[in-house]
Amino acid sequence: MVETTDATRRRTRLTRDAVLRRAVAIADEHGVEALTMRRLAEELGVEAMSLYHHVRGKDGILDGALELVLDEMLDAVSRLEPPDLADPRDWQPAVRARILAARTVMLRHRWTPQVMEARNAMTLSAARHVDGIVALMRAGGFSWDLVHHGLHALGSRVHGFTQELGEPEGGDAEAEAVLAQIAPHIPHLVAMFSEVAHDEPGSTLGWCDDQTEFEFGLDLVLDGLERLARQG
Amino acid sequence: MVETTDATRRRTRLTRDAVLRRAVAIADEHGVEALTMRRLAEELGVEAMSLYHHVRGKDGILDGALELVLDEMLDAVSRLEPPDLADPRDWQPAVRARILAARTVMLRHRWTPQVMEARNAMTLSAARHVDGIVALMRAGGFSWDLVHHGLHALGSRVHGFTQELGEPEGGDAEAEAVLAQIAPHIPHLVAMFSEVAHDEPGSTLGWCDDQTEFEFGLDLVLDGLERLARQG
DNA sequence: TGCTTCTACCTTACAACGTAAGCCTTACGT
DNA sequence: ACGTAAGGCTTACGTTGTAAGGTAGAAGCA
Repeated sequence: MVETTDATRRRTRLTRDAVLRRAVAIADEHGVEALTMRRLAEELGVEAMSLYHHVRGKDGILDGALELVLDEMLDAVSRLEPPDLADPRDWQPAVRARILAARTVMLRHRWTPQVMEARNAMTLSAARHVDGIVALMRAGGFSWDLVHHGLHALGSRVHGFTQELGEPEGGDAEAEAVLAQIAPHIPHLVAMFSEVAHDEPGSTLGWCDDQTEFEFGLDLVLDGLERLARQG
Repeated sequence: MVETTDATRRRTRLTRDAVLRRAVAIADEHGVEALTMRRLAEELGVEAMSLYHHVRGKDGILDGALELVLDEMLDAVSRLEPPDLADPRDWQPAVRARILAARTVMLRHRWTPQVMEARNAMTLSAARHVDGIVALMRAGGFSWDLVHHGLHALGSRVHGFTQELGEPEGGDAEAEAVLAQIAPHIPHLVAMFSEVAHDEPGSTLGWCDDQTEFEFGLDLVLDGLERLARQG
């Protein structure tokens, strides 16, 4: 019993940052519902209650994990080369680039929309990200009022996502049966499906390209704002 | 002990519909996190496990409650007087009216966004609602492709909501302290706040009118779609 | 009629969750 | 050297969803 030192000092000390990083990793890989105190502790080689020395509780972990993602977003956005803004219209591609950069981060952490809705966190990084967009809008000649409305119009798009319609997703057999059941009641949707589908190579259903659709909606909003900014 | 008949037959038989209605009521009044099997059962004067004879489980209750709300939405939309659509541009006010009608329903059940995101349900009523919007877009001269992109651009707005930014909400003292902390890092946002705020009568923070902002964003998207439809 | 089967309730029990309370060891300041 | 605090562990509790099985009465059938 002399080697206690070696046996007890089993790993490096736990830190708030390590806890949150692991939390993000778990949510990324197994979904946010798999993120439990016990599992998180276990993956860190520790008991659940030990986490409470570094974090306010489950809510604190959710907030902290979200904060990490938002930091990552701000970081990705900050790496973009600064726009020159010679023309007032240059605000638009600049904002577009920032939002798409934020989106690439969000795509690595698909649980963020869900969590952001449940707890509405106000983070420094998130605020700074929005602040940068506000600055660009101002440089584009927006009135403060238009900036304000514009932010609301963008909504969650500033963070790289939009509430997706629950369109049929995977080739679930049961879901397809349900669709067949209700198809008679939604003739226009069915027409759209059959019309747009056969342009694509793939299957009947998984034909919505998220990125394309996101950019389409984003540009629609940005174009509308640009028009309003120009006409005063 | 002869009056067993009267004492045992304590209420009308339980039904799936009654269960779901009560579920909606609880979520409306106390938030979706207060909706537990035991509480729901208790309010129905019954034991928790009895609910399983009428409903697939907690998930089934969530889905069912959501379905009830979506039915209500379709109902509200259907009550609108049908548009005449003399001019192709008439699609726009018609779609606008439908979406705002859906929104009034959603405002009575504020938990729906959260639940719709967690479980992405595909409901007949939801599909029919969207189907009606598709029909109007077609009447407005939309190509199928534009209809499709347009639906994605509208996103959750078709159901009367948008992912809200976590802007500072109630006059929470702690939140205000946090804001003061980070204010130096977000000069443009602070400027916007101070600029737009003093037009309003109320406090410094609660100055975003949800309905106004929702309609602004909605019209931005609709105007953009209208322009695209006209130019082919 | 009597027997069976089904339905809609109840009872009990369990595993998993977040977390309150408290103990034990280690490290460090004085 | 000793107090003290940090950071780990153990135990335990209340709440959650739900699996398993019991039971009384209605319904079907002989």
